[in-house]
Amino acid sequence: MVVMTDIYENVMELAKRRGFIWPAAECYGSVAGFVDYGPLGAMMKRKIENIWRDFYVVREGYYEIECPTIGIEPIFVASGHVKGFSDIMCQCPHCGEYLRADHVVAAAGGKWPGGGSHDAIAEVLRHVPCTSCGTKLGPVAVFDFNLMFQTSIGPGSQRKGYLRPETAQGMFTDFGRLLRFYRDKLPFGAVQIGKAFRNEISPRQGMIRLREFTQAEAEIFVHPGEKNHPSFARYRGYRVPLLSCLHQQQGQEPELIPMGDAVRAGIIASEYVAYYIALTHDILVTIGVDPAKIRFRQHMMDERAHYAADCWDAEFHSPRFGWVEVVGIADRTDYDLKAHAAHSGLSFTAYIPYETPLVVQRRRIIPNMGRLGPRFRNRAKKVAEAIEHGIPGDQGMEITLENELIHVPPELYEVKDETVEVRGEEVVPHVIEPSYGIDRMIYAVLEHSYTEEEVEGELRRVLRFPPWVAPVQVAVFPLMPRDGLDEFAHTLVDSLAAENMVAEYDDNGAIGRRYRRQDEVGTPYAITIDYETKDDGTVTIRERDSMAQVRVPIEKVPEILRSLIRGTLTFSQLNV
RNA sequence: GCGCCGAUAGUGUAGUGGUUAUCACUAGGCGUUGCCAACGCCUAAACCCGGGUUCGAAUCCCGGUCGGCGCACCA
Repeated sequence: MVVMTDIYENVMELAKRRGFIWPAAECYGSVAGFVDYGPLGAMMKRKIENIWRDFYVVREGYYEIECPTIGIEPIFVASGHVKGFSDIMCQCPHCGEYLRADHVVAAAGGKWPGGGSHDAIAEVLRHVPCTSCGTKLGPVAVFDFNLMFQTSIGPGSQRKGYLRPETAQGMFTDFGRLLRFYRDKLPFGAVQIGKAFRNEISPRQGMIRLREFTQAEAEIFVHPGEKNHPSFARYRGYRVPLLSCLHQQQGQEPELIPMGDAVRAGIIASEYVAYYIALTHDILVTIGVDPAKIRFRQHMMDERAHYAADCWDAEFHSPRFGWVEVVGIADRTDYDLKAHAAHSGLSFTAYIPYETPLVVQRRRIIPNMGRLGPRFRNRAKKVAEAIEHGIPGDQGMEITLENELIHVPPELYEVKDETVEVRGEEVVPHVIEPSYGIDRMIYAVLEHSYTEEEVEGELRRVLRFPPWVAPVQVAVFPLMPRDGLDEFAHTLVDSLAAENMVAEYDDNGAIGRRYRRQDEVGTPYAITIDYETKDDGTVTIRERDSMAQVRVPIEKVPEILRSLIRGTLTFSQLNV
């Protein structure tokens, strides 16, 4: 094994050179936080997204929706992003450093005028020192910095819009429609894969922190009292490296725990959260993230959003960046739906019928408006409301209205005792949210797939992608570009393409060089047409990882490759 | 965003205030080659952008952009 000096640089150099990832708009000098996916990168991204769809849409049955990337202001006022995503900042007039105003005040031991005006904040700031250069700030400009990109909709800036900072809000705002689509039954889920945007102050670390990135998010709406997943059995015994709050407090290493045990021991809050932790692990391993470099870290209470009942991050390990978050799995409770209900004035509830209707004795007090009106005039309505909630006695009832005690005689209302059947209740569902950063997943796969080894004194670089992730599935080489071998090769490429496989023809240079070119972009199999093909119609299939070869009849190649790429056949099985 | 450092073919690099900017790999073409970056010949390909100093700037200076590191930021 060759020593890899800096895997990040080697991987990114390869990714750039071979058409996976490019800096965006390079001819104009690029902008930090934006990348282009080149031909192979875009292909690979689609494959990873489709694997994600296989898990969430095909298997879980959570349909995919697609909402605009521009959202109007009320959405993000309700979601809290307009407030919570913005920081009040100031710039030190002495050293030019941009500072978070609240941090500066806190560092000086001052009192933060939370909710105060910018002027009030500036007044506090002028007496405290800069956290960067230590000079007393003096008069300083205070401004909001919002991580959301802002735009205006229509001419004349009539309506403020934001580029969505997450795809999740679409599933929340569509809740009512989705509920009807799923025929008013909990649980149900909806997913979305799409772009999200955050105007990071200083994005670095290549693909790890982007200003425009792709998210895959699922929102699963469940009954607040029923957080057992109907298919939990699938993952009950599935073991995942968990780093709980307790593990972190005690400085322990992650521990492989079966999901069933983790829920029973209370490490994970519910079966739902555990189920998606396991499913996430399943997805990450399927796309080619090294299972030895994955862990699930529970958010500590102080880093958790106040409404989150539980929250776990899937992290992968990179020698360059350490542990990097790729997926967040949270029980967001009813926070989002309640917020949208409050701001929109609509109801975000599901009606849950009881198995057996409840028979309830109910006493209703009906004010007699015909008598209340003339007696209380403009206060009649308020008196009526108070009566409805009052306690009637033999001599009428006492109510308090604007600090005034009022006696209401019994003839002003009627008391009705009735028996009612309550058939169900309106509940605000809780939301289980697994949220994936597709770009980070792609980086993890690139880095974990990348290997360098020495073969006969030469450096061999291989991207050991799983066959179902590789952008090119198979390469076809005529041993010599003549004698009809090239004809055989072209025909084979066509029949592979007819089977929906991306097959690349190459007759340029020595055969070994061609194998190496494909190794470098992770093509799992290569077919070579040689002179034996002309005699007996067989070709060789060469496996990327072992470099071993097996001879098979040419007409069986498409079928064999299909099985190899699906994973229903292994290369070693071909030997027998 | 601040500070320090850097930027030369697709990649990795050498080098200089003054002729045609070095080398290797890669890539393309031709020949050769009967399965793992072989060989020969040929070809293509670069001084990050803008301004300044200068007779002359890719080289020196200033600003910007991008990248690295440290700080700050990172729902």
